[in-house]
Amino acid sequence: MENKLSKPRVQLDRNAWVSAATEVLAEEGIAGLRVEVLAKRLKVTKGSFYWHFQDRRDLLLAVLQVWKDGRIRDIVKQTRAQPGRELEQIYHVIDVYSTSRSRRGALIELAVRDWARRDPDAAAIVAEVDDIRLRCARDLFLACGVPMEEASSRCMLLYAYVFGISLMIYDKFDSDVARLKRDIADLIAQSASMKLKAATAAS
Amino acid sequence: MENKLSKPRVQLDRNAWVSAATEVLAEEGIAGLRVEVLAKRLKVTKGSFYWHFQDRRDLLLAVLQVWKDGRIRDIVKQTRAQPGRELEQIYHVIDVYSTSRSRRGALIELAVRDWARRDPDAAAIVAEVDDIRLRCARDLFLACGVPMEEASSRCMLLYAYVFGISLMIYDKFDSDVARLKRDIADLIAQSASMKLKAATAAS
DNA sequence: TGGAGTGCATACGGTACCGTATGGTCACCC
DNA sequence: GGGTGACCATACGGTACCGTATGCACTCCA
Repeated sequence: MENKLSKPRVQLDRNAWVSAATEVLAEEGIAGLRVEVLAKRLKVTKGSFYWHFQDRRDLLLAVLQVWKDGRIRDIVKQTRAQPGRELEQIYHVIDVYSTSRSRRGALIELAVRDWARRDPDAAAIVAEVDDIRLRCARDLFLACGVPMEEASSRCMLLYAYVFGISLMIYDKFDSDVARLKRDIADLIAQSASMKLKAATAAS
Repeated sequence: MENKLSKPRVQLDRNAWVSAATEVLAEEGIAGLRVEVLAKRLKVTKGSFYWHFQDRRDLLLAVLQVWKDGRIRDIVKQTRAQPGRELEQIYHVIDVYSTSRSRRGALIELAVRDWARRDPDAAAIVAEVDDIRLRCARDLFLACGVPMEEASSRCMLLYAYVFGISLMIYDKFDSDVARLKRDIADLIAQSASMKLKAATAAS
């Protein structure tokens, strides 16, 4: 039984590496995620790293896996609405991604997607996450009474917007960013097919 | 003179280096844009590079400048509409960015924006380009009779969408991507404030 | 108490870069 | 035809990595 106790300790160490790696990924991007840099940050040498991981790629795949699992967990949590409150939930999803509150999450998101442009493994993970996200968000629109095709369009627009806005630098453009984002959320969420519901929820 | 055939001596200038650098930037990102890699691609050694440029950063700033100038030229060209055809022009702008036709331009766009996340000089260029783009696009909406604040929201949504969509991997989600993109363009472009115009232009 | 395994340090060879120093090779022009 | 400058090759020192080999301390248990 002692053997069983010492085993989760190894797992925790791997997790510590993956956590630190995710942090570096957010700050420096995939290209800045180097073994020796990471080791220095954790105040060990790479001798430790190569004990826990076969090579750099082993770590990268672990980072991808953890990211994927976390995203999927978040998606189901954020798109599970109480019946009748689906529209509120749509606004909540937009808000969670597009506000600066989750700056760190957005940075990781961008880093992973940049990574996916040149790595098939990362691309496969992103494809999986995107598919789940889109389907969950579409279900929310469908529950609001929006027709299938429009629901598809709106949820696609939703996610393209939240990712795209984090790529832009628009400080000089408009002084009232809060109003801007609120209005954009309305454009994405409010369909003619659910005008009544929208009117009540927006006030 | 006997050398003329065997040695088609082509001399490189700064522009040749900047063009090749932009190509590498699109393919490999800013981190993959190395001096020696570039030299190998141009079939010279870095001795040539350091004759034309002071250092790597000198090249990078030149790439940024050329990119900025090209973008601004494109913006004014794409947002200059004949009076009364502004709505068509809005659809054209959406189309130019979001279709796979200009895949190369989108890749450069993403690479520059990824670069801008960690480099203040790149960030300043992106901020400048974004500001011009947003103002030009907003003018199009204003010319369509859309009120100021709604015009701001819609043009911001427009660009966030076109950049964001190029980050996503959505093959599995919907079989009719063409219809999807058309519907999304309608969501972005069509305001209640210009329903009449929209109805005539959409058909 | 002495093996056995765990977790990390140290040292090493190899690669891919950066930037400099220096030399060579043309073209061109008095 | 010798000088001058543009353009590029070669060679070098230095840094930052990767992955491997090996040693060292520490724990756990027979």
